[in-house]
Amino acid sequence: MPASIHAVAARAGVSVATVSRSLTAPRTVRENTRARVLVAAAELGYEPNRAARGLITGRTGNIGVIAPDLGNPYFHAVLKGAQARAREADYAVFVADGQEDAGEEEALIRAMGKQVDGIVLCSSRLAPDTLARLDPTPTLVLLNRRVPGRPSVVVDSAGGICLAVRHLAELGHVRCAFVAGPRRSWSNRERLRGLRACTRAVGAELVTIGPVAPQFTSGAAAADRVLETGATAVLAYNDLVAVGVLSRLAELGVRVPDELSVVGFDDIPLAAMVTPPLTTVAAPTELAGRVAVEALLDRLQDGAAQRPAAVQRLPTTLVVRSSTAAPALTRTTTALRSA
Amino acid sequence: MPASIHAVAARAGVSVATVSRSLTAPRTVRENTRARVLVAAAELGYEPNRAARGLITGRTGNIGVIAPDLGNPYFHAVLKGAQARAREADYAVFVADGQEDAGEEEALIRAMGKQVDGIVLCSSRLAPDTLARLDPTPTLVLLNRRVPGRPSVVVDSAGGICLAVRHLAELGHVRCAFVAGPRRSWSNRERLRGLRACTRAVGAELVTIGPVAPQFTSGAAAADRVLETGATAVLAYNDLVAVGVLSRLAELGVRVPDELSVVGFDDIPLAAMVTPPLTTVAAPTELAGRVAVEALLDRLQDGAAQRPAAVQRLPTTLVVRSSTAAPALTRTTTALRSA
DNA sequence: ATGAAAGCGCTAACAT
DNA sequence: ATGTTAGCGCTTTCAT
Repeated sequence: MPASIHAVAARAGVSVATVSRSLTAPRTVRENTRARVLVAAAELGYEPNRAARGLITGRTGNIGVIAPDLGNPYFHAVLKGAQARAREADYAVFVADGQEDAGEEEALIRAMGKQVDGIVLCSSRLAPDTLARLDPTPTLVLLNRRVPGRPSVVVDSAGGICLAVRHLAELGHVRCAFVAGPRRSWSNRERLRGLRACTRAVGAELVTIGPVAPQFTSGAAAADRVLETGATAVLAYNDLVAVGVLSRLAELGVRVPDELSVVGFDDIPLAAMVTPPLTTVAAPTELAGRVAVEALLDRLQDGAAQRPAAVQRLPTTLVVRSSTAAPALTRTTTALRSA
Repeated sequence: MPASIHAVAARAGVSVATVSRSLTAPRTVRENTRARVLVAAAELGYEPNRAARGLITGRTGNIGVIAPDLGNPYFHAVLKGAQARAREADYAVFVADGQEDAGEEEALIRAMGKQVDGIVLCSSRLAPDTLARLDPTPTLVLLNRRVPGRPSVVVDSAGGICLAVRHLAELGHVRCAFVAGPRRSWSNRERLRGLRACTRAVGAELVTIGPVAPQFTSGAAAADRVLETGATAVLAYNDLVAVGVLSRLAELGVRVPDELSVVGFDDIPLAAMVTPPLTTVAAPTELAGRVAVEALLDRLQDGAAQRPAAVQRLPTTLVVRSSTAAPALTRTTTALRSA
């Protein structure tokens, strides 16, 4: 039986109201009495009952994180960052798995909504208008998604992929393939946009394949089609797809990077574990989780509803490992011959 | 402003008590009135306020899952399974990250304890006696850990690794290396135990290396030492370590499985993504998460405290992929020569 | 600056 | 079978 506010009040020789104030509005109580209260609370190991507090304040002290698939490694770092930031602010974190399904996701938001003050919605599968007309409570922060009127934090996909294209161009690649992600994915559209602009700028050719599901198996299946394009380098929607490509290429005996350069996106831990280690665009994933929670916390302040919903764009960097190199001479020769 | 129980009562023309009973103890109310209440509730979109309910019942409707490291892939499937089962029972799931630190883990249990009815503690880093003397509330279920008096669910490590040893023996390996995990890990001790018994049974030699941290980099670092042992096959504490070994071997130009067979443990998704795909002992990870929550739910029933704390052992299977094969002729020749 | 008292929304005795 | 009522532990007026 944990100590209640009454026990603390009795021990400190004050009323319960004073105890409450000492904890939630320190300035409204005399330094001296507050100290007495704090001592009593500490001695009793008192912790305010959150349910009781929430009943009055209407706040739960919880936030939720919803991902389309808890099995996706991209999400793990996000969760880690979110969890860390939430804990600093003394918030607890609920997680749930939308199972890649818009209906389930919406149900989850409703169910979870009762028990949290706000939700970080990662790579939502919801349609824009559904997203736009969801209840104002709980407060929503979108990750890697932009919807008018909703605060969100996104990773600079277009800029990141441009870094990769320039890297490839410098190595001498003039024909690149892109294995596209889900058509309805905001991130995918951004990457494609960056890709088009940047390949044009460096004078390289771009051929796209897909869309495919953002998974290992999709990458493996796409590899053959990549080969058919005659591209000397391939960029994948994300690392999972890139690793799938890598795996299939190994099976086919196509050497990476000698015969084909491969670039991923995200820089999940897996990227460094495969052979050859993957060159990839690093998204600050854990930071993204932190920033999203930060934005949520900010949004939870009184009067935040007036302020416009901000969009925060996080920078990406290129991590060059061993899956990219200059195009093979044989390919170059072929190209010259056909010219 | 969501509808309260009073609104529902008014609309259905009954008292709040009847509404409460209709929802929590259907049999105690007449079929007819209950139907009226349910209709009224539905029309108002009424959902009981959990905080208010919890204030009385002393239950939160939440459960917690604590892992040593949210970044460890093993844990993701566990979380997924746990989350799914919890949702079925209308429980919400809190997650937290112990940061591989016993002190942090204990603090987390205390902090989280106030807001959940029970906690699934995954691969706890806590000392046995700390674990044994923790408060009875919240209810704890241990995953991959056994402590007297605490319910737990474990994976059959010893049996699983024995499957792997037999597989290796059948291929003709007579000298195997084991890259051991953390000395204080219960799973590691189990694997070692199974390994000793089983290598003896099949007449193979065993040389152990480590202990090492259960991570990719540790595996990479251990690879050189594995080579020195002259073993023709290596079993790793888990897949992460095995993949590290694989990576370093590729760097060294040692061909797998031709020159060295490699076996992992867990069968995380990564195992199927590397080249060559990893032969590994598959632990039913997602199931483990489900079963742990199941056990927790069971433990939460009234009167469960009387029943003895059960230990559930989940079976493991061997997944043969392409990282194992018969020892190379050259090695065999060497062995014969020295005989 | 502090205390008394009124609830927040709900469940569980206790009545009827 | 249903209604009345007393809190659960806390915050927040409103007094003092």
